[in-house]
Amino acid sequence: MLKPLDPLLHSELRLAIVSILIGVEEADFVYIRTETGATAGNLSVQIDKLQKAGYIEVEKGFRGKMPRTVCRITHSGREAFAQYVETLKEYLKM
Amino acid sequence: MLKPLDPLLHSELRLAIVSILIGVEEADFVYIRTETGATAGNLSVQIDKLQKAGYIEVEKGFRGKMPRTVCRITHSGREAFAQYVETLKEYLKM
DNA sequence: TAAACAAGTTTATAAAATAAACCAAATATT
DNA sequence: AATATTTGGTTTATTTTATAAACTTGTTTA
Repeated sequence: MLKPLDPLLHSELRLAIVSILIGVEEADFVYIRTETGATAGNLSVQIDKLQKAGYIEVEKGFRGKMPRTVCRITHSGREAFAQYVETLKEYLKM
Repeated sequence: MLKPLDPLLHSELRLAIVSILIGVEEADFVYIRTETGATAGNLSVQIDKLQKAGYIEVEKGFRGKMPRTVCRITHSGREAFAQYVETLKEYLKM
């Protein structure tokens, strides 16, 4: 019997966000937006969900005078991602 | 920029169905149901979607006197699955 | 100084997933 | 022999989720 997939990660945009953050020290809203091609609204919502789940850390500050939202993956997020990949491998027969 | 994931396959239950069918000649409704743990209603709906997309073939007949729904993956379904796996690998950094 | 732009957030809408209710036929129960 | 239960589903309703549209706040630029 296949294990359930973490619903928080099994979402195209949220998975893309985490996937980006896994590879870098940190990334800001604008960068993630251009990398994913998401609308600002959708991205804002999904970042919120990941943060509330404790998968990412979000720091809202300013770069000069413009607002800047920086995201980082957390330890818990990294673990959840690793677990998600393991589970998914069974679905993908890998 | 990450490619979009086939929304038909990027669904836990539909992915599970296709994953099962990839490995076997054919499988019936009851088997898929016990393997996935899905409710009959949900399974019925998702099988329908996969069939309408041409990813699977569905044959409704009888085994003895009881109805029996047999599913098989199609060539197109196999291709879509392979493509989905390739795309997903980029998200999973593999 | 008003128009356009940047970086988001909030709210509304569309689409999905899921569950609940239902159906028809078969088998088991009293 | 009637009735209850189970099997194998489908249909419809509800909930959840994803997405987009509209709005906000402050900033440049014309």
